[in-house]
Amino acid sequence: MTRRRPVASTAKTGLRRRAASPARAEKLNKLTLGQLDYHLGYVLRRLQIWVFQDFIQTLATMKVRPAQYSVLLVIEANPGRSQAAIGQTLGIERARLARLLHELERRKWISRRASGSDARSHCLHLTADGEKALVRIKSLAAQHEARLADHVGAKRRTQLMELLRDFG
Amino acid sequence: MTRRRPVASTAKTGLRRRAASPARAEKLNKLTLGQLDYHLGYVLRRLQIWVFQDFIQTLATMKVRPAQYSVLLVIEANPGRSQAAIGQTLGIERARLARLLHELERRKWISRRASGSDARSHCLHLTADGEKALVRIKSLAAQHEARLADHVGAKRRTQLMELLRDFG
DNA sequence: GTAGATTGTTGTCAATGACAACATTCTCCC
DNA sequence: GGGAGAATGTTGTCATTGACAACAATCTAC
Repeated sequence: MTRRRPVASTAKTGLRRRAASPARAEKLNKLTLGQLDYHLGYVLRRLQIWVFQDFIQTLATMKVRPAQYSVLLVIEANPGRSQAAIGQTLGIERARLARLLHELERRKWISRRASGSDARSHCLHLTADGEKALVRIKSLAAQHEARLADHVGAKRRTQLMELLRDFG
Repeated sequence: MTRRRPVASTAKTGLRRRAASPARAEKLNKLTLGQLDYHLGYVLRRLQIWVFQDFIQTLATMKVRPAQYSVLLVIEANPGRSQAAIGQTLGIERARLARLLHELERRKWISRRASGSDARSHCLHLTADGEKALVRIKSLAAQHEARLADHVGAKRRTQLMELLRDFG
């Protein structure tokens, strides 16, 4: 459907919106959020989007996504565990984790050894390459975390961590 | 690629994992998050996922998604504004907002009137149906918010709101 | 030893975010 | 008055993500 709309009489009124120079427009168009900023979920999500975007951008050189990073850290902290255990810990669904690990294996950052105790499951480990890569990745992640602290304020960041860490 | 893996000697060791009764398994498989819970982004995201899932489930009867809800609230609080203004306020991209509004219009919850001052843009308003629906929607959203307060604790919820509201 | 659960894999679908292209219209500047 | 360039809304496409179903292999429980 193409746009067909009556021609507006442009000289109708003097209340025309102001000139839209690129910087000016942003300010003039700011609207009220209404009841939205009484919803914790909304403000939570806005910050979370900021965090993810900065994280993705910061780790773009290593081409590591947040989910991949979390998996690498959990494997490092719990070597030899199964996909089911990792997925359960991180809340990542089986199917998605299988594909995610396939990619990490393709990059030779992790290995899947056969488990001696359960022939269905794989034991996950970081490879030497994976450990080396993770050093650089952690360094970038630290840069991101510093930028985040700068964005929200160091004190506020600490308070948020304390409030959020231990109730899941 | 199908699975082909060496047959495991099942009697190899006594260290076999315990029986996996559905409740038991969840506890036994809990792993360490490693350095992950020093990342604000991670704990933030976990809570945000909880919030969204509860929201979506609570508003399933009205078939309203979080983004749709936010748009309805902002239109209510700022009637007659353009799509560009709404999108800018909520951080929703032009293309996505156009399709989202198309759906809300199909349900007769919003109307797009031609703007007298700018023939390119539409003035967005809630319809009578939209306002009626929004009453029910807000009631469900309040239920969700109460459940959220119960989940994180009323005091913690307040503290989080204060920390998150005013720095974007 | 069999019934039912678990593990990992693949396929598919819907929602989302991002980007490009486009017609229409506006603003700016000469 | 008349472009040049920007803004608005629309559509198309692509990649990512989450969710679910089906499947073979294997394990647990009885």
